[in-house]
Amino acid sequence: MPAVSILLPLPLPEAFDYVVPQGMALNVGDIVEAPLGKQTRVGVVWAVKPNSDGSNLKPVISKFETAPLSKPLRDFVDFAARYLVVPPGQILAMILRSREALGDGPIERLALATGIVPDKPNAARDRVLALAATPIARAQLAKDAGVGSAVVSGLLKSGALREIEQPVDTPFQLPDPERLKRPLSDIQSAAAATIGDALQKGGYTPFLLDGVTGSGKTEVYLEAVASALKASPDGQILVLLPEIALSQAIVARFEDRFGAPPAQWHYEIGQAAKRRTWREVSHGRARIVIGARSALFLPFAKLSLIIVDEEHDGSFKQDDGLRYHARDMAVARAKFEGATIVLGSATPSLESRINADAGRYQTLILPARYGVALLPKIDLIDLKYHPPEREKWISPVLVDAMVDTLAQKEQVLLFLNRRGFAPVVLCRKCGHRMKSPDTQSWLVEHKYSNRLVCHLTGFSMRKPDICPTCGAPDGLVSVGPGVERIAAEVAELFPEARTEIFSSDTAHSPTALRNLISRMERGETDILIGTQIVAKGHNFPGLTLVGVIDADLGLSGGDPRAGERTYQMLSQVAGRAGRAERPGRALIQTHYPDNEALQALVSGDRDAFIEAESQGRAAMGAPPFGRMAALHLMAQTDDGVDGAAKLASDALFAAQGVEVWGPAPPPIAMVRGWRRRRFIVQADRSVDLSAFMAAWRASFRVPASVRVTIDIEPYSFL
DNA sequence: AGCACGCCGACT
DNA sequence: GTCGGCGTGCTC
Repeated sequence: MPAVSILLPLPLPEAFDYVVPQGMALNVGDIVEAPLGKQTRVGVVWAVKPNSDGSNLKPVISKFETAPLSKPLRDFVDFAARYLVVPPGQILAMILRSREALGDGPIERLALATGIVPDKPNAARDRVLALAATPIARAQLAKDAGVGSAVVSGLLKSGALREIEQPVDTPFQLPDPERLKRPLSDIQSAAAATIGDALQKGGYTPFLLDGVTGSGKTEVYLEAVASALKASPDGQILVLLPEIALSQAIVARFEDRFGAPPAQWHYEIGQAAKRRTWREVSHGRARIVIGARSALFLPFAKLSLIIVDEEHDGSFKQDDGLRYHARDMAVARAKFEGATIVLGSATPSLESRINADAGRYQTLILPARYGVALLPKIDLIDLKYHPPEREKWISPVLVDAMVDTLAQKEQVLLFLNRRGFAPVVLCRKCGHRMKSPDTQSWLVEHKYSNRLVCHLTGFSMRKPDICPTCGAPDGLVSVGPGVERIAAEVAELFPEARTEIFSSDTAHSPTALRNLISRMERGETDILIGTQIVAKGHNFPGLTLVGVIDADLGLSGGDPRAGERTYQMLSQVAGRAGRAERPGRALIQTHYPDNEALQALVSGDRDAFIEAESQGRAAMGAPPFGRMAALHLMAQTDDGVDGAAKLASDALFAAQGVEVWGPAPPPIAMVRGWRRRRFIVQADRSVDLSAFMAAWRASFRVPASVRVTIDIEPYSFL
């Protein structure tokens, strides 16, 4: 009797073998049910072993009549498991997330006119039969025709209507590549045509689409998608976006362009919609899918094009559960699928740039269109020479600029990437700092709610009147600025100005966000004080001055991408100022005016920054010039985590081109009672770092109470 | 991931 | 004397 290896969506080390029961034909990729201990689980046939004995194995229970997982997808699962150093079943679990998509799914019964004329025709019956020319639900039919359900039942009985069964999950409308074409610029057309050629030829072809804001990247995406639709009658297209919440506008543009809404995949669409998308994708019937990073794991029947928009965006890196970078995984998947992939960004990541420079990606550049705002004039304010007053944060130079701008009836944006009033509350008598009980991170004071808040866990408490350590009354002082404190300072300086705070605290709901933005757009706000949420994509026509309160946040620490992130954030924020007809200005307060990222901002020379940043990282062997990985340990007690760290440390072995740092407690040393320790591993590009991490992980055993996770190419160093 | 087995504390 | 806590190990 033949046997099969079945991969189960569980963290098991390998696929398990089962015997194929008489009369069941199984192929690689088939989705089946198999017994595991006392339970039955859904799994996927990973290998067929026709010559195996199999008599000592349990039998497969059943086979689902759904589309099998394609070979490129199975290869991708094996690759991702090996690369991310997780059991393959954990990757499969990502793919089988929508279990209800398997099997037959819900069915609804519809009535349809058969053409048989009833014995006693009348007006009511005629109306019903006319409406039932196309299939329609019985209740709906009676309601629409304005008759009781008895009329419908009668017609069904007489044979004038018949019942048909249809899956509730209706197919997605087919997109029409010829609908609503818009004229493109020559450069846009050329870029789209280059991508179109690659699609026509087929095979893995990666592109980096480097286009500044306003250069019309989306039009190029749309034409590339149109090319993909035309190049292959069954090819599917995946569009990955970083923040789906911000992208309903993009979904609408796809619908306009192709006359059909694309399939969507993200956590907000709900179970039923997910089931429908999963099923339609697996049968190859959903042609265009727009989704967040996890859409990468959808079971496409034939994927011909992947677009990763805003490829530099950090939210593509998932940091809980399975740790993966959706952009990097998308490139890998495109390789296995033999698909074209377009990584698009106004500020491409250094990773992608280096890949492009090395010839691994083909670069397409979209320059700014005529009349579209360029970066405003940017100047630094050296806080050493122009310090604010004591307990104040806005330099006199910035205050003067604000006065001028407000006098012109124009708007000001002050940027500070810190929520709340003050980032630290400490006792001036004993030095005690108010810390979060879970994370030991500082509690941030929020004046409006008069509470101390942990920004990591959401823990909050009333601000105590006396110091909890020494009991000194009035000893607690607020140190450092948050947006609320800047707002207070602005209110003192400009009592007449209409001022608003834009942070996740004030834009807590979509409506609140919408209102805030439209007040700013209509010029009903004079001074907007915002955290990084202002950096994303809003255009305010009356905004001509951007002030950055503290450019130095995030310029230190062990994060190799800190400089790049700061540069990107500041250039995005600065880019909010000014339009073509009204030039804008950005003033950046800093203690480090010589910093290369800041200098590059001032000179407007993006390439100079890239060059300096590349050299710096190359010298350090940091990504993308070297490889990096982290090994995290978590336990409920200090002894537990330190003991595990010792075990891991003792098991370490020397390897050519590999350096290991640690164990050390990360900046957030405790999360909800879990003590954390971390090793950082740096390796030459030539090293198979995944293999090293897997070998290391296999060489020590820790108690089950300790959690060990491996992060390949970590992005977060908290 | 579930689920059972197993060895130590407070209950009818 | 049991019921049940969750630490450890196994599932083809």
